[in-house]
Amino acid sequence: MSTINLKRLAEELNLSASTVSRALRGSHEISQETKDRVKALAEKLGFQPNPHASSLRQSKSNTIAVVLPEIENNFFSQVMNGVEDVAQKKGYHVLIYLTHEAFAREKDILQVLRNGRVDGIMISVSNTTTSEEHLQEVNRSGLPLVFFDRIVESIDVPRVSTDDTDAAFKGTEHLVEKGCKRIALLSMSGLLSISSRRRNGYLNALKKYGMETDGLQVECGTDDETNRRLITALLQGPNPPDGIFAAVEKLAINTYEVCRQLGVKIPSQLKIISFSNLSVTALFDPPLTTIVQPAYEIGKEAAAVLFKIIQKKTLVPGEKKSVFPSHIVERASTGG
Amino acid sequence: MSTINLKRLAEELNLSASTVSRALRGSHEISQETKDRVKALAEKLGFQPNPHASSLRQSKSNTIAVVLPEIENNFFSQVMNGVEDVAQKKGYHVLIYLTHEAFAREKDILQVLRNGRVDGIMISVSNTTTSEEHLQEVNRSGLPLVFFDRIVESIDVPRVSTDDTDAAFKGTEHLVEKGCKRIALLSMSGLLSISSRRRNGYLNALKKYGMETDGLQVECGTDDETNRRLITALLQGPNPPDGIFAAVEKLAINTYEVCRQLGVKIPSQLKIISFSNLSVTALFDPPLTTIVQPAYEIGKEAAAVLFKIIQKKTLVPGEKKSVFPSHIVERASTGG
DNA sequence: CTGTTAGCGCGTTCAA
DNA sequence: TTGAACGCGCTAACAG
Repeated sequence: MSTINLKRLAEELNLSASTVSRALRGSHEISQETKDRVKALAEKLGFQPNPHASSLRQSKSNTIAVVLPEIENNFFSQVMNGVEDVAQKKGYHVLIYLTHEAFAREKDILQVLRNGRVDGIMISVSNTTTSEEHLQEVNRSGLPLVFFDRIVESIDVPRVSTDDTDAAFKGTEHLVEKGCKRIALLSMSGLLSISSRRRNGYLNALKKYGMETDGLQVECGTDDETNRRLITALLQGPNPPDGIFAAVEKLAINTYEVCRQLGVKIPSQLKIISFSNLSVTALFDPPLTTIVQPAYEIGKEAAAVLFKIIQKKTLVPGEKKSVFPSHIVERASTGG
Repeated sequence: MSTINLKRLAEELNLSASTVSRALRGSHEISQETKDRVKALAEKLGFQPNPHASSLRQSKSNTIAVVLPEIENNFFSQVMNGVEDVAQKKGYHVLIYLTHEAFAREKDILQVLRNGRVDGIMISVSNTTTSEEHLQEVNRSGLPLVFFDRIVESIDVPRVSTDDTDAAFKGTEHLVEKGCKRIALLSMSGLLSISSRRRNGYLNALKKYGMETDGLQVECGTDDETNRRLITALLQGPNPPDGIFAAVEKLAINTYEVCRQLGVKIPSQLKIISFSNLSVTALFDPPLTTIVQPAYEIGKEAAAVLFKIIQKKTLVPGEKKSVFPSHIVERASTGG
């Protein structure tokens, strides 16, 4: 850490610390000449005000926290990218916290953050989160909070998400249009609203086309081995599906693995569509049809909204609840 | 931010602030009874000491910075994962900064970090970094610094990397063993030591087997379109390669795209191996043989070394320069 | 074992 | 236009 501070800078210049402080912050009550002199020396010595002193004095950290389930997932890393871009432009710093989908960890993290370390929090909740008390407490404390992607419906906080119900509907419909008669849903177990929204989209579509769903909804978990067993059972059952709608990328991958093992041909025997932000799905065998979420934009928007709240600007209604459209990238896995 | 502080807590308990502070930090000079009483109330009120005041007083932020070229890359997100795990266990916070491979941004970030905001920095340098002055300055300032993956050889700072030369040698040799006679190298342009180490491994292997390299070394850049043109030219040239060694994942992907477009068959006409930490390369058409770096371990080790330096523990020689082995995952892209 | 005092470095009074 | 004094909240040195 640089041992140079305001006081030393002031001594060098034969000025008081307060004058130097004001000059550096561009105060209008300092003569241009002094400002120039101060800034020149500060630049020369590479002076940077001590952020802790500054934060303490101003009750403002210039830092935000991003709380994520995981980072080894293209969706979340794209979000981080968007967040970091906006933050860097605003001169903000970004703390990253990973919950690894563990409720206890999420609680701990939010607890620790309720002390002025950050000016605001962005969170995508873990899929094992069963209570919202920890989130309510943050909210009650007045610390700006924004949800993205995995939102908690019942908490009145700005949220940035995608049109999951609609996208799932269209994705399922896409399979119908491609001739599927029995479409299965692979989803992650848990209470996430995002899961139920995607399920609803799937159910709505099947209802519209009068198609069956019995025995076609499979709840998966975090363990690949277990998931592959479940999918194997589904495909080897008495009445197997001819189409699969995977609510998350991971499950499409498990499906590909199972199909390869069982010798099930995609798309002739089974068509697959999945939510995924992985661009290399284009190189899969066969290329995977995906529903792509605008992750980078979600990160940017969530950060932008958070900064607006931090700066106490009033949000327009669209910013309290912004919904970005996903889009389908059609590839061979749902081809003729 | 919680409006409750040490002083208020002390008043409630009829104790002095310093006693409360000591009690909360488990000082041995406080009676067990007082400790219990203090901790109970602190817990009840959800008291968290103000981190800025604490950091200011102790000249210690309990925060580290990770500076990365990008996060939308499995290697770096796995590293982040490792770092975050270690940091969370140590009670440290992690700031993330992305350079997007821009030298100017890297300089700015390091400049801003030289003021006590963090207790240490981990960095993987950008591929456009042409000077080391900004890194030397950090190092001279005494702020703990650790390089990972993309290291700067000439700066005497602990580093965590992989056996790139050796891995590239083995990767190239793998192509030779699979029958390739003309092996091309696709690498990223720039001054990164990691690039030259991988190139050296390639060259050593070809030398060992007395194979030609003329016209087979292609320097690529960040633009996919340009890279595909370069690769197309290589494959359509008078004397095309029958094997490709891609120094980074991105270039293997560009190669797959070009091969698909040109109708070049992998592996019969062209075999490919690439550095990559993307597990879904197993689902590529054909599955891609990869050289996998232990990214998570690199992140953990780099963080662990950084914490050791921060705590002024002396490093054993192996920690000043730790080298992790990569391993080849053989798949169909280099198959018979 | 506990309290008093002082100061980390800054930004903001209030005074000149 | 500038300076002196104060306090943000915490912890460490120094009493007792």
